[in-house]
Amino acid sequence: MHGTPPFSTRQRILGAAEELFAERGFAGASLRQVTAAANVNLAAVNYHFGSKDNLIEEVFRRRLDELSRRRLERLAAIEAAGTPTLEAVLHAFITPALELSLDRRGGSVFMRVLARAFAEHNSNLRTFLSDNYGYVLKDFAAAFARLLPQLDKQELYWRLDIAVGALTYAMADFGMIQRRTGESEREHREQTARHLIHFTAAGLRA
Amino acid sequence: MHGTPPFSTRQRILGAAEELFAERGFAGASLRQVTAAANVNLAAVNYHFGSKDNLIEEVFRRRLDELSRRRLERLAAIEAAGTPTLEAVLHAFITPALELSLDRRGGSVFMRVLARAFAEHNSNLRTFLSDNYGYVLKDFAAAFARLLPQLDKQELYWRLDIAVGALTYAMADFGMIQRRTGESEREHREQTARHLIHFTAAGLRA
DNA sequence: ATAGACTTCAAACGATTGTTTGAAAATCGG
DNA sequence: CCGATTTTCAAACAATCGTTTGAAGTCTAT
Repeated sequence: MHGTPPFSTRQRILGAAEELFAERGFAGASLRQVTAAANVNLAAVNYHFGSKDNLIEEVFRRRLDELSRRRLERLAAIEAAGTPTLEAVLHAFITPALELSLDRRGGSVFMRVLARAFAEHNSNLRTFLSDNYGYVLKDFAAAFARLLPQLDKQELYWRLDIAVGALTYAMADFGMIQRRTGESEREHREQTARHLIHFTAAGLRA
Repeated sequence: MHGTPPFSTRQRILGAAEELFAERGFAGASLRQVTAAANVNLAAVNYHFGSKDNLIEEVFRRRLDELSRRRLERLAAIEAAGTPTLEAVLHAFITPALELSLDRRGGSVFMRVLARAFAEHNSNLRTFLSDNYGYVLKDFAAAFARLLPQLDKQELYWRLDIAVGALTYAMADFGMIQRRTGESEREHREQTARHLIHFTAAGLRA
């Protein structure tokens, strides 16, 4: 009667969890809500992921592996091309996130989930992210250091910290600015990226 | 035997709720954890506040009423003094939050709670904040508009949106920068404010 | 001192939480 | 086709959730 669903149980759980975590938070979204949205049995979460905490980590892993790869690819391309600018490096960092949020196969809300991870003071989650994806920020920090040699280490870290905040907040769509009527999702995201790069580059250079 | 506690049941609930909401989120902190930390009976929350949702709103109201008042006071003082600068207006916005987070009578974690409110896509909470405290942002936006006449409305709103993100993120201490050993909490907060003003002013002017 | 209002308390309410169980169903390799 | 493995399922687990109850305690004002 019914054909095989286009996505595996695992994938559907991850997709539903991502959306509900973005909307209601990690504690706010229950496994029953997740499995209902994914159209799978409640026990499937513990069968495939072991626990809710593991599911949360897997939601991050699924997106961040590729996101990190793409960011570093673009960064390497810029460095290889010769003359990197602040704007180009920021572009390398932001564009993969922008593409992810436009991906039709889901991912449009993942940046919101990521921003929630910052809001959670949860140290387990933070060390998980830092241990597994900290090297990306490290590489970008090195690139910025080369472009801003007049700043000492302390000063650079302060500015990067603030820049990450601005990027996180804006990419998660936490702000008050709404998509204008008649403006496509893509256009809106590109506007966000454009303003973000302009603002952040000025702040880093100041 | 025991003396009267220095704070009323109401105040102790608000204080404990503030800390636990900052640490675990609104859904993550239970009323049993809150009342245990406040050393009051479980039923006291519903007696004094009616419901958990009302408690959450009251946690905001307690701080935001005074925070908003102080921000607008400082803004008015700057405008009255004659020649406002971008840095001065940012200072007027940030300093009251800085003072709040240094207040010995609690409040040191309220900015984290406030940042959580942004992460919550919860529309009830957002309309509550917008309805009750939106006029503060409106007044500041007008001040910025006067200082940045070369920017059209669209462009200004984009930049203010990004600026609010940077401020929210940094004042909530979401970043990776930790207080240095030997540095007092006050010194750390003042450093944060100083870098924040410098960065944001440049981004707004860019 | 006593009536009346306000506050606190232990206990319980039904609902929901993450997780586990063991059997049914589906899938796969030979 | 069959035995073995993997996956799904309904049901139940103890624990915790926000909220309500009615009695006990505390306070104030006459």
